[in-house]
Amino acid sequence: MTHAIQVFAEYLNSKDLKLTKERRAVLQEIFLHPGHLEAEDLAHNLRKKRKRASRATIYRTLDLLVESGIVRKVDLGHEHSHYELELDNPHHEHMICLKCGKVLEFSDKAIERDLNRLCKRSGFEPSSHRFQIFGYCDRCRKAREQAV
Amino acid sequence: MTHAIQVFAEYLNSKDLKLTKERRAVLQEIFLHPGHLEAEDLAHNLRKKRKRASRATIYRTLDLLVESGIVRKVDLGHEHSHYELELDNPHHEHMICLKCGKVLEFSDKAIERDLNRLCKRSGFEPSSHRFQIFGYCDRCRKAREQAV
DNA sequence: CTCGCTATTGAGACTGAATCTCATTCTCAG
DNA sequence: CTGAGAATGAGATTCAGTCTCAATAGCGAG
Repeated sequence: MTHAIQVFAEYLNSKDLKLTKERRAVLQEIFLHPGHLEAEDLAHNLRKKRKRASRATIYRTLDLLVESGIVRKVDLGHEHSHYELELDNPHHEHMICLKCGKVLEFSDKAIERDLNRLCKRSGFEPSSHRFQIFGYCDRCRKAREQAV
Repeated sequence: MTHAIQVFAEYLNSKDLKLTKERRAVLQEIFLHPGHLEAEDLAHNLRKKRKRASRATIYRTLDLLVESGIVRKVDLGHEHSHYELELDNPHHEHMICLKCGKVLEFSDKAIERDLNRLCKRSGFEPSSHRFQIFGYCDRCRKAREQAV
């Protein structure tokens, strides 16, 4: 957390931007709820603590956090974006449970190798990728099997 | 095309729905522009031919086409959905050029195997997945390299 | 401390994709 | 031909996200 604030402060400074109380509050809130959170939740949580920040500010701050490499924007197949910490959290893919919404993270060297091989074959220069698997987590799968 | 209309008619029939001229026009238009099209383009193309269909009808028809397995809804990283033919077009992944928007399709047995192995390991039962690689296609990559 | 410059904020308007409402129109089996 | 249910289109609505702009805050210079 302290590290993140430092990184953020440095990034802002390098752009002649300021670490305001709103920006600090957003970052703090992200650390309090690790996992995959959405902008609207952030707004709601901050409001509960009397640390209001307008939607505009929250989205603007999230953009800054993404630019500074502290937070990653992820697509979990919903209509809106989710955000997860990027610091000390290497790139990975997601398995998303269609029943309970649980998100499992995974990463795999073999897949990365395949990806590079395929790109090379097509002369495509990859710069980012995302991979999502939708299905049923262990718990929900068992519940379904019992129901049958 | 004839095959697709037949499949669609059968699907509609099984649900006590009708193959109207609007629905037929949408399907026809999809065949005229193979590739990855968006709802708004469809509307625009139909309008040019005096075969107007309201947005509501287009979206409703696309849903029906997806349900009947004729069309597939795909995510190419834009804010809106794209659609591609599913008949005679097996599942595949997409490489999307960030410069020109070109979409390359690929599929790979090895990735599918890895996917299943990873799911098994987590007790996750996969039902669908998607994999997108963003980067630069051959042509745009070369243009970039020259520019440097 | 004051001035002045730039960055910041929040309220609310706006956008774009997609969905919904509902009155009107169409379809087709009987 | 008729009526019930399906289909349609115009426009309202939703929802995430962005933009505008007037008011405010922060800060260095004098």
